Amino acid sequence: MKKLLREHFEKIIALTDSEFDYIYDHFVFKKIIKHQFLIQQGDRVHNEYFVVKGCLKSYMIDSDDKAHILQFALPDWWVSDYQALNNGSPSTLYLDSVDGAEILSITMENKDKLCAEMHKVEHFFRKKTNWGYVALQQRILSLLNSNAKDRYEQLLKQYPALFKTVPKQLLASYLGVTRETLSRLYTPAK
Amino acid sequence: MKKLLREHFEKIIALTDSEFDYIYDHFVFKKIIKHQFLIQQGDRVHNEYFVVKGCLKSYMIDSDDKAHILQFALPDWWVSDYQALNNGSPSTLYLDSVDGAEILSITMENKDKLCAEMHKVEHFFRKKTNWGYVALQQRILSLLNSNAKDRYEQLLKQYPALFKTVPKQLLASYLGVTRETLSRLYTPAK
DNA sequence: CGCGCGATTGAGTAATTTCAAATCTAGTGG
DNA sequence: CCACTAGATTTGAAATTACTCAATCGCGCG
Repeated sequence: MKKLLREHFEKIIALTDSEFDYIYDHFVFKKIIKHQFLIQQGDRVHNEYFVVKGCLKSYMIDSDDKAHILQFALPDWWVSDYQALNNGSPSTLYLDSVDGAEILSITMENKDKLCAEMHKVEHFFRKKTNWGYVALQQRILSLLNSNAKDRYEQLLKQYPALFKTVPKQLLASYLGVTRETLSRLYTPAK
Repeated sequence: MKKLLREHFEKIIALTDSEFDYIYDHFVFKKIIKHQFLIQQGDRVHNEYFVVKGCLKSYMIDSDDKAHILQFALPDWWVSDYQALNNGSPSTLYLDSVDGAEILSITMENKDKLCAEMHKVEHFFRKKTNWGYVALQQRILSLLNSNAKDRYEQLLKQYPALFKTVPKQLLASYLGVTRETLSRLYTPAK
């Protein structure tokens, strides 16, 4: 998993062995099993997670006990409750794995420390967040513009890996429709 | 407007007069009138915009000629087509003002240059984008979780300034409903 | 074999959209 | 000061879409 993280950084910045080792020492490796929470609503959040293997999901539970999935995180993706992380407020989200996962965890303090010590690490995270920002904008546009069927097709085209791992009812919750509606989409049969 | 920009930076990083002057020299001031485009679909995008006065809107036009508003930008906000800006692809968005505006414009090259030259400027933009990322996540959750009425109330509570400036049909387009539906929301009268 | 989970189907209900028309409002020129 | 206009908002009624709730189906695993 060290290799995966290094390649991830080196897509944006170049690192010597010792630089990367230094960075890597700020992470903690962790395996989690299905249904094990990394974050629960109400928690204080101190960590950000880099997915090495498996698939995580972050979601909220609304007042009707329905889940709404904010994000799936496949290998190579970062995930946390950034709202809670940034301003120290209690989390409004849950974060767990779809089916077991391996992750590298870094505390906010360590991330800020690395960014302060190494300009290029700060550059890396700026670029990274920038891309994440664009991805979220795309998702908002697809929620505003497309119907559920188109959103579903876009999603599968963009992340075919999700199709293999993730039950359709979770995809429905990500797309903003009920599982029944999603089920009816691809059997128009009229 | 120099003051506004400086205060904006100094919420996150401290700057000497000469440092700020240097930064400021990389911006270009511009007034735009109603219906004047900063970006049109198909354009190559080279600039990011900081709003000094007025209100901008970025939006897409779908295949049925309906507009979907991605973002309103009030004073103190940054806006562009970040997707087009980041990967040099033609813009899919339009960016113009709701009713005339004053802006400070910076090219991507100059922004990257400032970030490379001054670590703290890079830090500033990392933090800034981070908050933007959180705001977008909140918007996605409200699209998934809340009905149009609640979204409308949240929006007005969070940005009362929009209520004054922006026609309701644009707010409807931002919220993801038709103007008729929005109109009916606050006259339940049943 | 039977359990449990996910997926599907059906029927009735609720919410939103569409299209058309009416109303309101602010600004303009006479 | 008034009439006129363009843009924005509201209203009505029908059509569409998605939701809810309940029941059924399918399949892998112990």
